[in-house]
Amino acid sequence: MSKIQAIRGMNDLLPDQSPVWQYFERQVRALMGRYGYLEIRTPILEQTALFKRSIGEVTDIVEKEMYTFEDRNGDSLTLRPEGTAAVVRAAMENGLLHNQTQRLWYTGPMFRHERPQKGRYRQFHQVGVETFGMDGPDIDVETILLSARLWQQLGLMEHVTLELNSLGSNEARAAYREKLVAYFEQYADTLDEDAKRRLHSNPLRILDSKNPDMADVIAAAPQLLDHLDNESREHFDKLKALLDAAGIDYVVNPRLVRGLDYYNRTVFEWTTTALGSQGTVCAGGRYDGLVEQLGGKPTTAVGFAMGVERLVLLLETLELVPADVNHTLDAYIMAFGDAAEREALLLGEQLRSALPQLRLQVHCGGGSFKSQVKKADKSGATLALILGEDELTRGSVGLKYLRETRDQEELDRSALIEHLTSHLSRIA
RNA sequence: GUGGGUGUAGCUCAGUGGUAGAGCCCCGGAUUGUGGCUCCGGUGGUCGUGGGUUCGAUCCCCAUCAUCCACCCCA
Repeated sequence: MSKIQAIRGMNDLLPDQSPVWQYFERQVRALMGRYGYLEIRTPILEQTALFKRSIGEVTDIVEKEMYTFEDRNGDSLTLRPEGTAAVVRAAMENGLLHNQTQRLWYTGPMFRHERPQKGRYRQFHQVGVETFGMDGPDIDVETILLSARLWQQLGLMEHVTLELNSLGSNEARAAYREKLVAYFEQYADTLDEDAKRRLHSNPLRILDSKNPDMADVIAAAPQLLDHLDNESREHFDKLKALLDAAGIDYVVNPRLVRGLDYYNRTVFEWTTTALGSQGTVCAGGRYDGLVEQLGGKPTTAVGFAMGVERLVLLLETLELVPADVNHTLDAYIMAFGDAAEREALLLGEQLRSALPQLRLQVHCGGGSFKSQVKKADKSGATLALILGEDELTRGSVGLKYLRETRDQEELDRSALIEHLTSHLSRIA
């Protein structure tokens, strides 16, 4: 019989990894609270049409990366490949966008059928922020400041770079697009296969090409930033001025284009050179047309998403994970013999009731005294509580200090809680 | 989707055309109820899977799956 294994590109988060993730998630949660952003949770499955309409029919994500299938009713469903579309759908559907502004955040798994590699998986996790109803550059800057504060908290600030661009209005971009296509058509013979394919589907992406043979043609191509409409130009200038005032360094990258169709005006990416080819760690921008495109009233919006796997990987690569994220134990109860094992379980419950902050594990499964001491040591506990036949008859508990040179003690059970309380405050 | 690398013990990896080893981990002992260090012993493998070549394949060939890296794309 063949082994059943996990789906390709979908990973188990194992116990030795979960403390880092929890550390990251704690930081994110606290951060969102400090900026007054509220969490929203949406289903992992949506109607396929939602993503086709929002992300764009001719994007790679929709064309070849979605997990789409029919349910038992014959409806076409899709595992969400990103978070924004679902948040917009949920916000519209529940009236969150009616004459009000929103600052929302979310986290959860996303699904894209790509070839897995470092920092890229078929099930991956994002933390994202979406804001609605605010059209000035101030909210663009706020989301950037929020992400920057996260990097600061995590110690990543000096390892990431903010890249910035403006896509202008849809009209200005359409005009520019025509100009660009016309330009590239002049050099059709120098375009590679990818570029030819994109020439009419997504010509802006050609600017992103790493093909050195096209470098000259691309460098001389008309620039999007030279074709912005006046309002977008002004928006972008104010945005940069605000970032300057806030002391946030950035690089204007005129070739920065998002892979999703719904963006306009501001787009940005936080990138790192420490992760190989998956250098984008957080990306987003403004998407003023999306709500309307999905059937809502015109509502401006700006948001971003970050890749949790990539950030965790970055923290580990740069050795920025605090040593104390591994949640260990304060105490470990050893028990020797049937009667003591029974007592140990009960004592454990008693102590947890009396001392909610106590992290305590009761040994289960028997074993020699020696092996239990070994387990106590490995558990990371600072204190071993010993319940053997001797202690049982005397109504006492043995105390063995595992992390300090201090003689073993025997304590009356009635004095245990008080002793543990002082032990905890001493260790902390 | 394309290209390349790698699949041998729970983990990290040696190895040979005659069906396998180390270190770590785990278990036991030296130390009748006392961990970390040391020493001794032990458990554990359909050598990814399927086919082919061969007297014989873990090793050679093909396929397949998985994994890693890069392209592409993206968070």
